[in-house]
Amino acid sequence: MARTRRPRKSLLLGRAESTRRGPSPAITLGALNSHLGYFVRRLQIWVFQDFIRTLERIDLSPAQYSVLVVISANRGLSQAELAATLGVERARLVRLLHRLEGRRLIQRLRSSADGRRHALRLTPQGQTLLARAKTLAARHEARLIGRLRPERYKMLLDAMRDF
Amino acid sequence: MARTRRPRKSLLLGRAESTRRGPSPAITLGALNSHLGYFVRRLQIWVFQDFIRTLERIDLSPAQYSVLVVISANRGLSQAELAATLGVERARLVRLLHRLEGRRLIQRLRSSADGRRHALRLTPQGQTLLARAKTLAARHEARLIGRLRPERYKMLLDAMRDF
DNA sequence: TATTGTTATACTCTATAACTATA
DNA sequence: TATAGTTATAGAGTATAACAATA
Repeated sequence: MARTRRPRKSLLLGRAESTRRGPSPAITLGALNSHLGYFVRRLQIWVFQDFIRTLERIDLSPAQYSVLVVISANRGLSQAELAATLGVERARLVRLLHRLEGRRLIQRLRSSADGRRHALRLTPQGQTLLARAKTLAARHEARLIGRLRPERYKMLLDAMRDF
Repeated sequence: MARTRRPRKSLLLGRAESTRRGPSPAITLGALNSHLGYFVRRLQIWVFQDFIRTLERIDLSPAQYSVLVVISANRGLSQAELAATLGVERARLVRLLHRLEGRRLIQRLRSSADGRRHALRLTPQGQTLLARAKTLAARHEARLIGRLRPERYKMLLDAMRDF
């Protein structure tokens, strides 16, 4: 089992110059330096790389983690609600949930009130794995705080959260 | 021509609750709320959506824009250097550059000093299109400043840039 | 008719391996 | 042998359309 998942390495918009080795010709990012999106993307890739590696040992992707978290916090919600909350296509959720169900982490129960809906919930194994994932995720978050410096971390979190 | 490119809509980690319509069952994001990565991703998607729409009218993706920008700022650089700077695989650059070359926006010149390398540069058409793209990009950036509020925009940019 | 879950298709992006031609 | 550019493949993510069952 334990599907081989590999961390993402690339940035759509560009990468930190520090990655270039040696003195070399010193390539510049040009106009990319005046795009907030470039830096947001860079930070996002960096954070996700660490998060992917963090959850790798329990064979969970960030997407799977977020699915478990939202199901756990909203026991019995439907696939359409989950899709809307996570911003993924209903169609994509199908395979995602299928795999989690195959690993006995979640259950899909036909709703008695509305025969079209599946009520989603974690199995006991799912709850156990999510608890483990949250412990790992907390360590990841602590790592971020250390690397970004606590003041900057807090500033970024406050600014983005309240946006 | 004008390939149909569609804006990305989904968020790996989740979406703003505000997206949910009506009072409804009020689904919560649970533990996602304590992850900086979740908010960074959310902001990144939001910024990129606007950027993608911005460049759509000149049939340019963010990746293509960043390629043109870096070539423009580093005339004559090699594909390997470009790949390292942008953090994309050398392999992926091939097709990307092939398309830009097909549209006569860039040129690949065999290096006389080292027969293995291709020296990259913009064609006059490429320079013209990039100039147009930069104008559009500046409007996009102005939109971000307005939506995020100038103080927050500056704070975020400073914090991420100097990280 | 509209919605839920599902299947299918097409395209993008990522990771990797292997090939060629040069060095 | 190492590097630059290339080709090919496999997997994940995204956008879309269409279908059956249910409302």
